[in-house]
Amino acid sequence: MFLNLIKDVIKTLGEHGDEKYIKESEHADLTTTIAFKIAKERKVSPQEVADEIVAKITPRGYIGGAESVNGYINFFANYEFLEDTIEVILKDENYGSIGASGKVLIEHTSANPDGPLHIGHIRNSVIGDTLARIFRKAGFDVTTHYYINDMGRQMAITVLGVERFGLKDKKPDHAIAEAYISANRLLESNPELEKEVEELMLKYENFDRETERKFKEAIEKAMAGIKATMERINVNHDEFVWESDFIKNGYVDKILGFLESKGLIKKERAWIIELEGFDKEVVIKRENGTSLYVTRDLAYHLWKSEKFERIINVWGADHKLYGAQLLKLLDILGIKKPEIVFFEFVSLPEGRMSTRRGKFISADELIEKVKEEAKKIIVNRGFSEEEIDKISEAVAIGAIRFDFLKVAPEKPMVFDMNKALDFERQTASYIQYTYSRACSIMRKCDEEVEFSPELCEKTERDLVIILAKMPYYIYKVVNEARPNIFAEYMLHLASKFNEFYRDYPVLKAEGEIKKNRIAIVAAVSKVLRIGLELMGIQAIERM
RNA sequence: GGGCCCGUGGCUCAGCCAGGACAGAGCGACGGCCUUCUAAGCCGUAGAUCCCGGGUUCAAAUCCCGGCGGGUCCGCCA
Repeated sequence: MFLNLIKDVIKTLGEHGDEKYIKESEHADLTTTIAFKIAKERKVSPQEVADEIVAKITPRGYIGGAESVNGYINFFANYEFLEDTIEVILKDENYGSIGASGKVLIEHTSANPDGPLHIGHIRNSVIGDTLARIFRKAGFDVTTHYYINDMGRQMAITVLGVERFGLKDKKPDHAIAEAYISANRLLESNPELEKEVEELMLKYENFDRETERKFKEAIEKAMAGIKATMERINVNHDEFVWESDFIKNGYVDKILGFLESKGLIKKERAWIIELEGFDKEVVIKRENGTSLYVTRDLAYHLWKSEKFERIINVWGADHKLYGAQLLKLLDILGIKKPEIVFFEFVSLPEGRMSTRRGKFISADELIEKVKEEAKKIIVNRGFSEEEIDKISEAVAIGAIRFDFLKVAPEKPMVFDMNKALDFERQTASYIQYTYSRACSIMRKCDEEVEFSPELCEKTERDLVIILAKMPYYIYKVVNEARPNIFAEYMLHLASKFNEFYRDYPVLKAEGEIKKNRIAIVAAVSKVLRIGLELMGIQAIERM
C-alpha cells in the first residue's frame, strides 16, 4: 500500500518525482528533499523552490495534502489510503506480496558436514532463511539450497577420524565432530598420516566405491544432526546439493571446456588462470589431475544459471576474495552471476570459533540454554507442562533468530551467552508478546469490524500508516538483501501498537469507535503474524 | 605488507548507498504507572567529542583524503 503512496507522490511531483529523494519522515507520511537539489543548481533557497513546487502541484491518488516546510515538501495520505490499507490487510491472506515473479535460488548455511552447526552458521541460516521467506512473500518462486562440501580435506579427515576412533552414542553431528577433532589432533602429532588423507581424497574423487561408502556414511550422519537443528530453528532447505555431483554430472568437464575454449588456461603442471586485477592466479586443476573447490563451484554456478533468473548466495565474509574471483570468472565466461550476501563473523569473547579445534558453541547448546531461561519466566503462570514447553521453545527460537537477524550483515558480532540469555533485552519476545496481546483482545470480542479513518486519533492513524509499510519493507529487503531492516520494522510496529494499547481501550469503547478499534487490532494482529512468520518466528497467541 | 569490512550515550545496535527538519531504539541507572483489553507492557529523567585529523558543501554520522583501533582474506584448502 505504501508503495502506491510513493507512486502517487512521484506522479504528483511530476518532473521532480525522483524515488531517490523521497523518504519516510517523522513529520509527514512521506517527504522529499528534491528542493534542496534544485536549489543548489539554481542557487536559490530550498524554501523558495519547495514553495514554488507545492504551489504548482495537484495531489493525486492517495495524497491528501502537501506542504512546504524548511525546504522539505511533505505529503500526507488521505482517508481513502487508510481505508484501503485496512481493507486490503483484512481481506488479503497474502498481504505483503509485491507481485514479484521469477525463479530465485537462495543458497545458504552450507556448513561443512564435519560437525554440528555453531552460532556462526546460525547467522548464515537466519539471514538466508529469512531472505527466502521474504522473497517468497514478495512473489518470487524461491528454491533454497544447502551445498554439501563433500570433497574437502575436512571430509577426508572426518572419515579418517571415524575409522580410527569410531562414533560415540550421541547426536550424530556431535559424534562426527568428536571424531573430526580427534583426527585433527592425531594428524598434528603424526604428520605422516597426511598421506592417508590425500589418498582418501583422491580415491573419493575417482569414485572408489568403498571410499564413497565411507564418505557418504559420515556425511549423512552429520547432515542428519544438522537437519534436525535447522528444523528446530525453522530453517528449511528445498534441496541438498552435493559438491561431487558436479563431477558426476559432467558440469566440471563442461566448465573446464568453456575455460579452455576461451584460451584462459595456462597449462603448466597444474591448470592455472591469471585473473586481471588479482594478485594471485587461480588454480582450477591440480597437478595430479583432480579438481578444486573453485572448479566445482564454477560448475555449480553454471548449473544454477541455467535454471534460475536470480541467484543469491549467503556467504561468510572470509569468502570475499574468493567470491570476487568467482564472479570475475563467471563474468569472463558470460555466465549469469550470483548476488552474494556477505555476513561478518560471529566470534566468542575469547576469539574466533573453530570446529577443528572444538572451539565453538553449538546451536543445540544455545537453544537448550535459552529455552531453560524462557521456561523460568512462564513456569508460574498457570500453563500446563505441555504449554510451557511449547511456549518456551517458540520464545527461545524467536529470541535466537531475532538476535542474529536484527544486526546488519556487515557488522562483526561477538557472541555473549549472558546477553543471549537475558530476556529483558529480548526483542523477539517483545513482538511475540505484542501479538498475544492483540490476540487476547480479538478473543474477547465478536463485534463487527468497521474501519472509519475519520474516527482515528493520531496514534491510530500512525499505526495504520505503519501497517501500510510492510510491503514497502519487503520491497526494500528484496532489493537490498538486508533482512535486518525488516526486524527493525517489526519492532517499530510492535512499539506503536503497545502505545495504542495503553491509550485506546478497545473492549470498553462503544459503537463506531469500538468497531473502528477492533478493525485496527485485527489488522495489527494479522500483520504481526505475517511478519513473525517472515522472520521464522512463531506467533503465539498466549504467553 | 596489501585488499575488504567494522568503529555511533556505560553496553548492544539502527541511520550511511541516493548529505538536509532536534542523531533514533533497546539494555543498564534513576523516578513513576496494574480494582481498567496479558506489567515479557507503558511513561518520564539523566546519559553522545557519531574513533581521530583534514577536505568538499549553504549543510557531513552520511561524500573524499590521511591516520588509529578491531576483524577478515591473501593455499595445487574448502
